[in-house]
Amino acid sequence: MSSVVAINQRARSLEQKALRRRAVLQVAETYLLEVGYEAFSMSKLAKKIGLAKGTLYLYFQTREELFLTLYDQSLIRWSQTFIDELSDSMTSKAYSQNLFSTASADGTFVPLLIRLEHMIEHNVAIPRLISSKQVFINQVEVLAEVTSNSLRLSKAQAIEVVKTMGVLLIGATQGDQGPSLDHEELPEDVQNLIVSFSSEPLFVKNAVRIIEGIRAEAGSNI
Amino acid sequence: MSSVVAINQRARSLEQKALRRRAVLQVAETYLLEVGYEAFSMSKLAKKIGLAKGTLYLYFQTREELFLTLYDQSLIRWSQTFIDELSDSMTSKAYSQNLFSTASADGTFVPLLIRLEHMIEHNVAIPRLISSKQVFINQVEVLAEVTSNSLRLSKAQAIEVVKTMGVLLIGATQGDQGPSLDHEELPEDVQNLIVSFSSEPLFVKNAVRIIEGIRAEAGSNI
DNA sequence: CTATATAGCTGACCATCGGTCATTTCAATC
DNA sequence: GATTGAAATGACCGATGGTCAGCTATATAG
Repeated sequence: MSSVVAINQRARSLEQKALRRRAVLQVAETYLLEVGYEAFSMSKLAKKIGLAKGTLYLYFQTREELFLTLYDQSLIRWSQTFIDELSDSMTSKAYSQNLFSTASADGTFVPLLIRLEHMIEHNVAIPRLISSKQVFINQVEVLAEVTSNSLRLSKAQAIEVVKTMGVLLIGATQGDQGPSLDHEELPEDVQNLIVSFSSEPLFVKNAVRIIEGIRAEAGSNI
Repeated sequence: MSSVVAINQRARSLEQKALRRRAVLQVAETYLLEVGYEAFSMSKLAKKIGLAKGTLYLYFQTREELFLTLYDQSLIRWSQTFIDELSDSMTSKAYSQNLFSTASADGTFVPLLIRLEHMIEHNVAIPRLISSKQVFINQVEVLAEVTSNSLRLSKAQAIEVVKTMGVLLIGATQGDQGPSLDHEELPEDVQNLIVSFSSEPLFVKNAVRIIEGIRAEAGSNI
């Protein structure tokens, strides 16, 4: 009656199946970290786990549903670590730096976030998509609560901040997603361009501008 | 000696080859508009043009290089229409609305922009990538010039504005890229979420905050 | 006007992908 | 031990992007 499922044993009970599903996700996340989104293949994932490809599709309807699940997990995980680092009455700069560094530190969160809408959400069944959105709504709520304390903003303002930070994070980290040009010989102007799109300062500077903008918009919220 | 290349004729001169390349791009852009990035197939594009697939690869090294070329074109095209709509001494809101509406109106620009770094730039030869970056640098320069007049900002501030608008555009339009849920039965909270991420106001509000933030940062630019 | 050489063009071919499903096999129950 | 139902399998399918030896149109030479 053990709940452990050895790799060659079948998962029969609901509990064992949940366990196997989690094991798949765990290997998938490691593998994703290794090779990145584009090179991620279901066949290779199956081999890595020691299951047949078809078996993966018993646990996830599509490749994208697997990614969506990893995204939901990573959102919750990042959200928690971010909150843990927050304190009451922070400057908007410290808040933003915190947000950026915790998000970057999670190797799964940002890469999946930036592919969410135009890749992952296509090819996922609508009910699954809805449940993911509800996870998101819930996290916004949780984050807004602490943000409100941390930045001394009204709840409505804090919600606005949280939603906008997501948008900015997607835009600002875009530059980190290009091919590595570290050891390439680049003309000086291109070098300078890359430096000027360095994601951390880009995010922080604009996050501060936005937060202070929201703060300045006093009572009326339009 | 006509420079027209009928579809069953061979392009021999440099001029004819350039013409054929342009013809391929033109059909590709229409096709991209029809089916979107993910469904775009090189085989089907070849059929649409009336060429063999292999021939496409004489004109573009990879699928992504074709997309990069379309992106460069669309950036220049959008940039021009945006500039044409600008006037001296605009409010930051009018400026932002203008930027958003012209960018959205170009069906190619935004979809390629948001896929630039994590899809298109991979699988393109480095020298081609560099030339694309230089097109970008050039457009930033041109845009900064008119932005400086239009928003009454210093040149350095205008450059900052232009670069940041790109980042914000990527983030704000993300929500338009999800699957169409128009005719789906969605719970109220999810409905509200989608409305609250409506891209136009999301962009304009934050663009204004950022522009005013930059304006307020007086002389010192850090 | 014909022969030759060049190079634009072709499409069968390749590896690989995500996804399916008839079949096999294991383990809980009788 | 026999039965049975569901978990697991992997050959198979229709695609994809990309290649390349061979074909053929055409500019030029004789």
